[in-house]
Amino acid sequence: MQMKTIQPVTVFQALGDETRLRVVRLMVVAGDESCLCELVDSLMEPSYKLSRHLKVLRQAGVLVSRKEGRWVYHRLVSESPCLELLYKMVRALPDSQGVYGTDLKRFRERLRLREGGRCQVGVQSEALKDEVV
Amino acid sequence: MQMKTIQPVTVFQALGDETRLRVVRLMVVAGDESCLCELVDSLMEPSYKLSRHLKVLRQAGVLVSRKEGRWVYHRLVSESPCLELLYKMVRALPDSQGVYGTDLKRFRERLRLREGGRCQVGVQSEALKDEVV
DNA sequence: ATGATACTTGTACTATAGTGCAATAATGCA
DNA sequence: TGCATTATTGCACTATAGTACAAGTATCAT
Repeated sequence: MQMKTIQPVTVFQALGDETRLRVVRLMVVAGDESCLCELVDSLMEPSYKLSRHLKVLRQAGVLVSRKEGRWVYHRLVSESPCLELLYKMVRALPDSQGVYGTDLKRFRERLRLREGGRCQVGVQSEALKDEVV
Repeated sequence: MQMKTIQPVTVFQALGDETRLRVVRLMVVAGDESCLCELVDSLMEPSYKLSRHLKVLRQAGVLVSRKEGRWVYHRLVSESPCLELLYKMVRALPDSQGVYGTDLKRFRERLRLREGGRCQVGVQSEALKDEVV
């Protein structure tokens, strides 16, 4: 599932979306892996949307995903000098609207719900729970 | 014409195109400014196409343009720590297809046509000259 | 087995980006 | 002034990306 060589254009395209950049920034700064529901609660975006964006990041080789039970944990790929430089740049990006800061704050709070370092719950934000009525 | 704050997403979008990345890579590695016709001869792409791509890079705040007679010289913006990190990453990108290398080679040859450090001629590649018949 | 939970994806829709041709500035030279 | 040269842009066309809803898959608990 790993890419042989990174495709520079694809990587930049992957970062060229507000939602995806929020994900990458969050993971760069937090330095932790995350499952989908934690990202949903951190970014306050619907799961189907984030799931698609995570797929784009994965296909670009920026992210790898690991399934553990019902949860899928995502983390940044850190085996490439180029990507490391990219993350360094992402970490240095200004947070003019405070969005990245808010995402991080919510993420850190959400991490407190883990038990034994593992996520045990689903989406907490009422408005974003899949209303399977 | 300078941007107050850089818009991260816009910058990544600007780099997320093959042609524009070739331009940026060329300028990062060559470390020189360039006019449109020099870029046309280096990348072997039509001038109207490159002109549009240069505009995108300019609007993203990655590039500034300076008019001098009939020529317009373009150079990378280097007043931002973020952009410097980005250039460092671009410089480290693999050149798997050898495209960047070929662009650079042609660019260096093209620079020899300058006199007094200034471009004095237009597009040299016959196939790309605007056929104003 | 049944149902709940965590996540993914088929489909349809809309908006935007990239391209090529042709026309249009803008500048300098004879 | 007229014309060649350097560069930009209006327009039409096509392809692709992002979104939302709803349906689907995979896993676990009871």
